[in-house]
Amino acid sequence: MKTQGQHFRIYTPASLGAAIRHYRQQAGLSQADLAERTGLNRTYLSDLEQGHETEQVKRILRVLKQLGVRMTLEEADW
Amino acid sequence: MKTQGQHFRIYTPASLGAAIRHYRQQAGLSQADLAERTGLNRTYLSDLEQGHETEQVKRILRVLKQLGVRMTLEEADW
DNA sequence: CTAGTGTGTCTGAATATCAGGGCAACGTTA
DNA sequence: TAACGTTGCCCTGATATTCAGACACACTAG
Repeated sequence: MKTQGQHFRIYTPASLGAAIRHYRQQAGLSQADLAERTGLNRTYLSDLEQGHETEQVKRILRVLKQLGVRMTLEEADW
Repeated sequence: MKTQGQHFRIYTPASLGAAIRHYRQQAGLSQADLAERTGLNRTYLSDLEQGHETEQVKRILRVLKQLGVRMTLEEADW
């Protein structure tokens, strides 16, 4: 029944964070909920959603950009 | 003139690495070339392509999986 | 054979990151 | 008002990661 969810193009840590926040809220989860489900720290998720500039993400995105590749996030509906 | 390149679904650090390697080779670049262009260390790229299990990438993929979101890489042809 | 290229891997030092605990601010609800 | 849920943010110690530089191996070209 294809809700045909939107998709996000990821260019920066900030857009990655915004997308994650979107999907988390869409799932009706709090940061604490998601932290528990993933075994991660809530502070980490907070930072992640805010696009807290992490070197690793920036590095990977830099590589992809250099290669002319774009990253996309979309609902999986496996 | 759509070369209609293939796309990659990223589930693990290994699949991310494989995709990056694919695009790098397609671009006709050596690891050293890409390292120079991105300002990164060649060793890092080597590890990245091999899917060297990095906690950070795994964490992010874990979050996305938990949210039912999939990551895709594809040629940008901006 | 020799030189050059591409890649994997090792080391140690320098950085970056994460978890855990806590607190403040805000909005909502009773 | 008080209680609660949610989120941003700070701190600290423990970990994970990245870098530089070097070396070995495989492969190819000359």
